[in-house]
Amino acid sequence: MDTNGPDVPAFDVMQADCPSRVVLQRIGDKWTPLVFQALKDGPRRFSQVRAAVGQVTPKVLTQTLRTLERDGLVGRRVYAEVPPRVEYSLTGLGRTLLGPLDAVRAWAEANAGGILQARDAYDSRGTGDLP
Amino acid sequence: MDTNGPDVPAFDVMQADCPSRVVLQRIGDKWTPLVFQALKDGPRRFSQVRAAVGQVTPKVLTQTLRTLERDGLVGRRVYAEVPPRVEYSLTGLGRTLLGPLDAVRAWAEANAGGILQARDAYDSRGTGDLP
DNA sequence: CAGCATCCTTCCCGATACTG
DNA sequence: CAGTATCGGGAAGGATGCTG
Repeated sequence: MDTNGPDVPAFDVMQADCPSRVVLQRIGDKWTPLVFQALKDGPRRFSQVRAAVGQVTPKVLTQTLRTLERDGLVGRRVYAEVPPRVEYSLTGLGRTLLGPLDAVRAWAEANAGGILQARDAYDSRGTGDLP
Repeated sequence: MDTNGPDVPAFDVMQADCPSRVVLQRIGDKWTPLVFQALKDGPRRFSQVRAAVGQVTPKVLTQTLRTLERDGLVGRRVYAEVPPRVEYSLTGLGRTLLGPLDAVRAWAEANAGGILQARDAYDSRGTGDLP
């Protein structure tokens, strides 16, 4: 029998219009991976996230968090206090992305040096040694 | 003794100017992950890569491949033939990125549906149920 | 504190046409 | 076949100022 029905579309990144590509877009977003790092140990307030990821403007950080919230990766909790407090946290879905994300992060940190060297080598080819 | 000297900078993605961030940029590039998929089974010609990744213009594909070549992730081999033949392949460094990349790809394909659902839920909140 | 509004710049990417 | 040259649009991201 057919256990996966017609409503399990079998996403394929190689297909131009495949929704799975949005994930790559997210990861490529300038601040998304940093936000995940900031939230990986539990809920954090807006300002805490901001402090953790560096000098991102409030506008852009809000955009980033809203997008992640819409995608179901980040939860947003507002406390009716004054001064206002808003906490962000990874959802269950969001936490499952931590693994792949960390693999990429680890690779990046381990191999950034190699990339830099490759660039130097590439850029020095064809520079200066021809009359 | 100190096996890793002071010239192993211990890259950290959380640092604003850290070179490891370029890796995230690459993955976020529209065509880079697709190029990796196209090259994962061995060398491919320019036209083969182009056919595999979909409708990318020659200019953009060249840009992408040049960047990857400069970063030491992709090799480029020109054969002195007519008509000309150029083959691209992953370097050793490039192949080590296949793992992390595939983790992300697998997650994306597995969870694109969940993201789509989350979006529907998010977008339908606050639409239609208020007078 | 946690945003929103507005303006502006930069960069990615695509369409089209041409070449060794 | 495998590119290069040129033009242009649109989206991401940043600067600044204001608000519940």
